[in-house]
Amino acid sequence: MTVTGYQPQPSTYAVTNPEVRLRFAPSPTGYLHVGGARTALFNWLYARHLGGTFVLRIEDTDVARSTEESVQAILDGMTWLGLNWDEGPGVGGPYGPYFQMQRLDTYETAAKQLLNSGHAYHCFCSKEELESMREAATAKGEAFSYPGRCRNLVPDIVQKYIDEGRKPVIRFQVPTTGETVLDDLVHGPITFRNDQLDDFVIVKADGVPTYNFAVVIDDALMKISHVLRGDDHVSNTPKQILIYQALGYALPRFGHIPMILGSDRARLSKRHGATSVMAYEEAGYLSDGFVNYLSRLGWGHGDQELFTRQELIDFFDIPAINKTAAVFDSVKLDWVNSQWLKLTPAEELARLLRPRLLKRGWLDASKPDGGKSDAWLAALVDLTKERTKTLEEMADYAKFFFDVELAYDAESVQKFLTAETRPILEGLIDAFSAETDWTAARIEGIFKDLATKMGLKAGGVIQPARVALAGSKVSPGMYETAELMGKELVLKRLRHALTLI
RNA sequence: GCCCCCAUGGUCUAUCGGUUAGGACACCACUCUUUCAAGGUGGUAGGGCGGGUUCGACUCCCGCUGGGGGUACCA
Repeated sequence: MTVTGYQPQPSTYAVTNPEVRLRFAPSPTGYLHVGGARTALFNWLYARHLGGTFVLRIEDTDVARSTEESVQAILDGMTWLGLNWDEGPGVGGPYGPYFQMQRLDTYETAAKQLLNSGHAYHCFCSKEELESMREAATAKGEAFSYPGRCRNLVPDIVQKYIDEGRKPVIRFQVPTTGETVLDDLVHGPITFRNDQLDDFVIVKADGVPTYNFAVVIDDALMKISHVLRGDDHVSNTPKQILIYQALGYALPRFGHIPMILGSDRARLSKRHGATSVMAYEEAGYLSDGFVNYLSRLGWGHGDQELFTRQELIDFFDIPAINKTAAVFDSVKLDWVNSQWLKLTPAEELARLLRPRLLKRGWLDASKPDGGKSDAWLAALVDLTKERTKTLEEMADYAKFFFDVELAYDAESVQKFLTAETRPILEGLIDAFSAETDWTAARIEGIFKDLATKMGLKAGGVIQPARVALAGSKVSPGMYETAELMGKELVLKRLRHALTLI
């Protein structure tokens, strides 16, 4: 599997601590999801915090489910999040290749070593046999574990079976006594009895290594110093430690971070809404905002809620990682994102908003700038960013600033576009038509003069105008709104409003 | 079933034996106001239960309960 479309972004983070190496090792069986993104983020943050190296490795040993599109989707997600990698797809590195399916010879060598040292053995039990044994055990209410039937096959028999064309798996021979201790960075020591562990498969019948095997070989050979991964891997870790020991590899430090749950406290899944990171990009969340929110799931720094990337890097530390699973709260995400909408320069937001407006057909596609300058868009952003939570909301909200057909809110029309307000709209049309200095200040003057003349409060004039211009009772400040809409569109809308009365 | 992890308001969290248990989101009220927001002020709401240890437990220990994870030739 290779990547074609990815343009690597050079890391701007200097490696000052070469001993520190962290990695994110997703399996390309789907898009980058929220949980994976948080794991990637924590690894990235810790690597950057320590001045270490961040490695991206693709674990594509599930041949049936892995796809190139998924690889690309993961790289896209990582790139959007700004989690650049120092080694991995597109950038290479001294310990490559970084796709497991390109490292099969490495695993084969390690498997042979284990076979020779008596730590592993060939197993000829078929999947079907195992399955029926498992079912029988379950039916009797007993726990199934591999009985070790092939453990003591003599070499001659093994050779005979292989010569017959039977395809064995290779199992790791787990010690039947003693215990294996995982000294976890976030949980502290966790002890597992070895006799609770099955003789698990390390190489499948097709010669492809299983996760528990490949991950150890790669982490060891890639000199990974810290393995930060989800809590769901805790029970895999003793198996992996046993492999490290059998191969004589030094152990990395393990840290298991809490899982992210849905609102019902079940593992986050599709039915909880979007789980793909890129779906959040599409929905108009800011990379900074999303990363900020993700960082606070299972980690905290005092009372602080908002963090820049640099602050995250500076403050991130293992002791501050929580042990408890966190519920993904899209409402809080919205708040964090709305804060980032305010923190992000308008020019930057304008750049991100432009394609969304273009997609809606609200920009003039025949003109290179869509008929709206960057400055105009930045001004639009300034008027809307405190009223919306995402870029998509902002784009939708801004519709009436464009010369497109509006869906007028019936209730607003009924209340504010009436025979009584007709003179107001007409007065506005007259005054605006004569106005050559189209500024918010002048527009305010016109509104105030008209209100005085008609014996109304400013609001009495503004609300009908708002409905006429925006199509509803809701808009940013009337004067700034009218200014940004431009005289031509304002007059057009006012005249159209007269027809709605 | 067995193994493992976890336990502060609805949610994210602070606290690392002595606090009126702090902050944030959400919610409610008030305020500001040309609408809507944003902002400001105030408020509702929390240590699962039972035992210990201690002068003193949210904090340490044990049990229970509850939640989560694992138990694949998936990762």
